[in-house]
Amino acid sequence: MDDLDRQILSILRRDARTPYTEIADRVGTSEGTVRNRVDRLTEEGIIERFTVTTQTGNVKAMIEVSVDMNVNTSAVSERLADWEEVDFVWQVSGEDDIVLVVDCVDTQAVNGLITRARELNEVKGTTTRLILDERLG
Amino acid sequence: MDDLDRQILSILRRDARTPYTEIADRVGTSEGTVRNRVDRLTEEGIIERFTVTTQTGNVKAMIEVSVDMNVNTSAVSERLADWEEVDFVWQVSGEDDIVLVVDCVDTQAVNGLITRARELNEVKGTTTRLILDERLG
DNA sequence: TATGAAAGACTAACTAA
DNA sequence: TTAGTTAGTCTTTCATA
Repeated sequence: MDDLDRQILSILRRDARTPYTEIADRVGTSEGTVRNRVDRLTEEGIIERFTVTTQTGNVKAMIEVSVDMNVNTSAVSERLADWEEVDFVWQVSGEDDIVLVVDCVDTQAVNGLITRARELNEVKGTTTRLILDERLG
Repeated sequence: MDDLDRQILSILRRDARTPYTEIADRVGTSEGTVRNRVDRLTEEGIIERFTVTTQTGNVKAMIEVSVDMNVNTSAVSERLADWEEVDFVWQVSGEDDIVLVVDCVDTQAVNGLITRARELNEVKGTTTRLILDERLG
């Protein structure tokens, strides 16, 4: 991870469709170098995924899920990540154990997810915050 | 936004580099239709951005920032979004007003961000949670 | 929806450090 | 041995009908 990698990543974060040739021009190297480095960054897992950020619905929310002690948090996370409408599942330090970031068509759909989460045996409770505005870094 | 749109988005979310021809095959339509729809979704703002998710450092964290009443939260958010290492800035409902999602090389760098946030006049306080594990939906 | 032209990405052979 | 370059080829995208 050197400065060239960081420059490439910063361009890809803004627009992952930027052609290698254009990235190469902007950072002052060749197309092949950019490609090799993107490949390497992907293999190393520094680039996790090429994706799209969406606003499919009108409501995004953070759902904080607290789980019982002695529960396999990773297993629960994995199941939650499979749910439609879930963008991220984070295991976090602090009071609650899991944070879901979701993107739903409406508040009712958010509510559906919360209900589903609460129905899991491992889940003690949830706290939800609506994301009123999002800015990408 | 119909079911075909949703299928296309779900493929792009997993891998935004999937060729239109392959998407077309998988959803049972033509390349041109996929292209037109992706264009439309992008114009409508449903696709916000083609991007990469990264793990540039070892530490991701959620920094919850509470701001003073009577503060222009949007203006603060905008400034925070410009900081290096910041992936998302959310204005949220609930107790704290802004949530930063950051990706840093180490805990010290996280700490640097927290310090910087606390130095802003508008900021009353912060709470930080380390993201110990992330799964993409 | 089909087709050809243009743009972009990939392969592989080569060079330099 | 590793990183970078380049030319040629193949794939994808895009515009047009």
